[in-house]
Amino acid sequence: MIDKGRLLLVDDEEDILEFLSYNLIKEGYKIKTANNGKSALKILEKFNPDLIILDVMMPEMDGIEVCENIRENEKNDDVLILFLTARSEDYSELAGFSAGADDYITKPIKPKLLVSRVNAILKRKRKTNETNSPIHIGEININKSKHKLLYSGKEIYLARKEFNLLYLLMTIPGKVFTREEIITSIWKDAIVGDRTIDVHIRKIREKIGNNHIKTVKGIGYKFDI
Amino acid sequence: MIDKGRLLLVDDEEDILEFLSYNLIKEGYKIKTANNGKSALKILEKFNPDLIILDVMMPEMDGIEVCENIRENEKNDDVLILFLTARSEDYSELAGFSAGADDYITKPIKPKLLVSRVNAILKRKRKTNETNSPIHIGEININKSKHKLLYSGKEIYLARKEFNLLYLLMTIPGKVFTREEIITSIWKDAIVGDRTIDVHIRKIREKIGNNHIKTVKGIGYKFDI
DNA sequence: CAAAATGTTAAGTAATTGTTAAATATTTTA
DNA sequence: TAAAATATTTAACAATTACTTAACATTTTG
Repeated sequence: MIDKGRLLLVDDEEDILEFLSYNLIKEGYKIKTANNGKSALKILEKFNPDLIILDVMMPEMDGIEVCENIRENEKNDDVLILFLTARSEDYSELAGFSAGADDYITKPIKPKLLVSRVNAILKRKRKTNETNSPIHIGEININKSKHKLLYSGKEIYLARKEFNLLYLLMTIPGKVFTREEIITSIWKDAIVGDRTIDVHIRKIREKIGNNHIKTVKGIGYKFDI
Repeated sequence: MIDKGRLLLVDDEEDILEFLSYNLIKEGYKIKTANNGKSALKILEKFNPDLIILDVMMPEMDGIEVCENIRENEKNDDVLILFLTARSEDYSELAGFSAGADDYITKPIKPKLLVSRVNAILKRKRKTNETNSPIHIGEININKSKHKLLYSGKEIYLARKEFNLLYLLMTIPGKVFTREEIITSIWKDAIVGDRTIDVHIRKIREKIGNNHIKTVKGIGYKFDI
C-alpha cells in the first residue's frame, strides 16, 4: 500500500488510541502512538509526522500545552495538529487554535468523519507544499527550498523575512496581498508594528528595483511582471 | 434534470402563476407558488429560494410591502427579488428599488424575456457569490483580487473606493444600485455627504468614459454594456 | 418654470505609505 | 559563550495619495 502519510496519535486512553489506529491504518497511514505529552514530544523528534492528533484532555501535560511546546520550535512549523475535544465548543473560541492547532474533531469520534477530516487536511498540506516549488517569472528565479534568488542570472541575497515576503507575492503574480494576508502568512500570529511590512518591502525594492512590487494603496502589495 | 435553482412565485392571479411556472419549470427550476404576501412569507421560511418573483399589484399586502418584509430579516439578505409591474407603473419601479428589489419585468410577460432574465440574474448571483471573480463585460475587464482594470486592453488605475464602486456596479450589469445600497456596500456604516458618491462616479467616468455608468435619477446608478 | 437631483470643481482634510536611523533580536563566529 | 555580524522591528517624520466637502452649475422632471 502507498504511503499516504505519517500520523502521530496522542491520547492517554488506550482504547481511543486503538480506535484511531484501526481506522487510520485501514486508510493507509503510517501510525505511531504516544500516551502522554512527554513521550509525544520525544517521538516527534525522530518520527517526523505529517499530522499529529492530540487529545486536549490528558493528565500532567494537556493537549494545549503539548501543542504550544511543539510550535515553539520553528522546525515543527509545518506539522499539522488536529485536536480531539470533548464537546463542540464554538469554533473560534477554541483554545487550541491560539496554541497553534490546524483543526479539531469532537468526541464521540465518528470513523467516517475522522478519516475524511484527516484526508482533507493532508491533501491541503500537500497542495501547500507543492506551492513551495521554484518560481520563475521573467528575469526572476526564486527557489524557496534553496533560499536562492536569481535576478537576470545574478544571485541576490535576501534575508529570511524579505525572502519569504517576495516569495509570497510571487506565488500569485498580480494578486494583491492585503497587509493582513501578509502578516498572517509571514508573521503568523506575532504582533508587529504598522511600518514593518513597508520596511521589508523597501529592502526588497532596494535589491530588485522598483519595477515589480507595486503598492495598492489601502489594500496591500502585489508582484507584477 | 439538474437543479438550476429555486424560485418562489407570488401573484394573486392563478393564471399568471401557471404561466410563470410552466415556463420556468421547463427551464429546470424548482418552483413554489403563493397567491398572497402572507403565504409567500411563510413559504419563504422553509423553501429558501434563490429568487422571488413578486407581483407589485396584489390585494391586501402589495409587492412592495412583501418585499420590505422580506428585507427586514437579515437572513434573506441574499435572496433576489424580481418585480412584476404593469408597463406604465413608473412609481412602483421607484418604490420597488427602495424596498430592496433587484430587477423588474413589465407585463405583459414575454416567455423568452422572462426566462432569459431569470437565467441571467441567477447566473450573476452565483458568480458573485463564488468569490471576487473577475468580470469581463464588453471591452472592460475588472479583476478585484488583482485590483486591475483593463479598458480595451489598457490598464487603468482606479483608487480603492472608485474601484470598489465600479466593481459593485459591474457585478450585476443593468441592475440599478440605489444610493443606499452603494453606501452600505462600500462605506459600510460610515456617514458621508450627499455628493460623495457623485464625485466618485465622476472620477470613474473621467477614466472610462461616460458610456457605461448611467444615472437613474431618483434611484441610483447602473452599469450598462 | 420651479423643485429636486445630479454634475463639477477645487480645496481642505484624512489616511496611507515611504524613508531613515537607531534600538532590539537573533545568529554566527571565534 | 562572548563578541561580532546580521536581521528585524520600531519610531519619528516626510511625502504621497485618497477621500470628502462645499459651493455653485447644470440637468431632469412634472
